[in-house]
Amino acid sequence: MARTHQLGELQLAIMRVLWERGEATVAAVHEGLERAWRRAPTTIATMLTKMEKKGVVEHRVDGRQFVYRPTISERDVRRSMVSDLTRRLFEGDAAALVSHLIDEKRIDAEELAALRELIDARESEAGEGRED
Amino acid sequence: MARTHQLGELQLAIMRVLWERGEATVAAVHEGLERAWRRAPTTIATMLTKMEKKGVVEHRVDGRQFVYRPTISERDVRRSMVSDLTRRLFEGDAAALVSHLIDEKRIDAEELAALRELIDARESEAGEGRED
DNA sequence: GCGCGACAACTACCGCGGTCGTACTACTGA
DNA sequence: TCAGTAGTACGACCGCGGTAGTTGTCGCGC
Repeated sequence: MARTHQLGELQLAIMRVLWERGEATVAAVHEGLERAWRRAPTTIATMLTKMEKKGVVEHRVDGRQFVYRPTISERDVRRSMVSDLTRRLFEGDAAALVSHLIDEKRIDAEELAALRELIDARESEAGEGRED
Repeated sequence: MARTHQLGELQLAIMRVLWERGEATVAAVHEGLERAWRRAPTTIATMLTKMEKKGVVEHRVDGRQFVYRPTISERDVRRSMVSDLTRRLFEGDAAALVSHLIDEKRIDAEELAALRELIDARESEAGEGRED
């Protein structure tokens, strides 16, 4: 299995349905997609096949239907894709990415405060039990 | 001109050379790429042609050579690509992306401190001259 | 004046995300 | 039994990033 999971937009939309529901048939995925993402049902089926070959979903058979479920978590995908972007745009420097976000004012005052608390928490925690 | 600029890895490598030098011939770009990115010179030429069609570079003619220069800044690209990723993975919530990064421990203690200063600076600045 | 080298242009491919139409198949209800 | 239907399998195609070989052309040095 590939260590890194880069997914396209439709693939992500499909994964979101799967993460939400745990598992779903092709029809259920199709139904579960927001209107904006509705495609021909065969498109969804094709994507799921491709995604299974890629290893990000798997299926079991239930009567005549395939029931798909994700093999990777949303967190896995975020990790992969964020770290890929960080590598590509910031030479792997995650702090530079954060600094970019703050500079770009994509984060409002309230969120800033919440983030500082997150930093505080992380810092104090770093003082004691170091793992990993 | 497209509002958003998604670039592939080779394209980014080429842009980096261009940003560094201001402008460069195909040969110079090829020469300027790190060993890991060295491809056939025609590959670079092809990419530059495609990139020009896309509007991220333009060229002038100098004798028999084309001299390319970027039409967008590294910051533009970062903005586009980061906000695209934020939209795709975090429903556009930039703070959620930062929180993800902190959670994933991709940021060490020293960087954390630096970030808190950035937050402080941004917060105090937000108090007065609000623009945008 | 002519050939050669430097360049750009053009053409061709591969893989992959995305998008479907069509073919096939197996169940099901009349 | 047989047609209709529900559902997957398969193949086609587009656009784009990436990769490069081949062709055409222009100018320079001999």
